[in-house]
Amino acid sequence: MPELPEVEVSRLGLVPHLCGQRIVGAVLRIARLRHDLPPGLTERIVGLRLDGIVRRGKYLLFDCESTTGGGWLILHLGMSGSLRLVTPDTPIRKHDHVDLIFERSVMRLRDPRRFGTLVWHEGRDVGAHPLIAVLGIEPFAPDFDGDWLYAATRKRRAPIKTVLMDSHLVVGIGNIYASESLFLAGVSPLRPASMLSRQRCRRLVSAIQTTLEKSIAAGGSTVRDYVHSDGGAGRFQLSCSVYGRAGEPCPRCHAPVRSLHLAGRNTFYCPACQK
DNA sequence: CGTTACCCCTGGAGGC
DNA sequence: TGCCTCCAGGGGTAAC
Repeated sequence: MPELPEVEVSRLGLVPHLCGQRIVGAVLRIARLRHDLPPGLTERIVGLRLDGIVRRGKYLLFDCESTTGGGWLILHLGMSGSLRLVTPDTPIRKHDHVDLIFERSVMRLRDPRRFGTLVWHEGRDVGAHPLIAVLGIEPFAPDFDGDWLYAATRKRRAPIKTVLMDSHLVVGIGNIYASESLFLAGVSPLRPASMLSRQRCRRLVSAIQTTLEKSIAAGGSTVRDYVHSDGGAGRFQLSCSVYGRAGEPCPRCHAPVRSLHLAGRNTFYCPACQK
């Protein structure tokens, strides 16, 4: 379900409701998601105050007094994870795996496919955690511009779409936004990354940032609903140009949108507009 | 080193 | 109605 915008929208929805509160309990209903849930996690985090929530790529990092003897909860929603704010008497549904109980709120993690992650990092430097240390540049980082992408792709012969989705290079661009950004930039997903000109790299970075910003803004307008509902509101794919639209007319030139598989992932593009 | 196939897991959609 | 196959917004690993 979540790409960077959904994760960011979740973060924006959680921050005003949770930050500043102390953790008073936790319920772990299964032993592991992608990784083992930390043994003894509840005992470790009870009493700690949530000082902030940071997004890094598609990870949410919960700052639990990390600068004064605490640490970080590292959360990834995988393909099917979602977070909701509930009350203590909200019925548990299937796949509701974890509750983090705060003084005045309960944050509930649901993840049917269990590709998500919840681990603990002791101490202040969460960037040193192996899951975080390997991550690439943030798409909104000041350094992430056309020149950066150009330099980073000179030896990459794989299709640009596959390269954009490599989180060791740049984080947060999932399968939907890769297709959407390439469409906006007029770049074929099949083009070998090393064959992009500097000019095209500039256009592509702008398109990535525009696409992500727009979708965060779209979700952001319904932040409260997003985190308080089943996650149905504020979903970006309502306004996709090409993703999921194989056979439909391209919104720019009306040629049929085509789909193909790249590195095992469904890819949508307009053969007429994207070169 | 870069790249791809495959795997983790459940549920929904569509064919028969 | 039921059973089957395929597909899904992520990412790690093994193997080429």
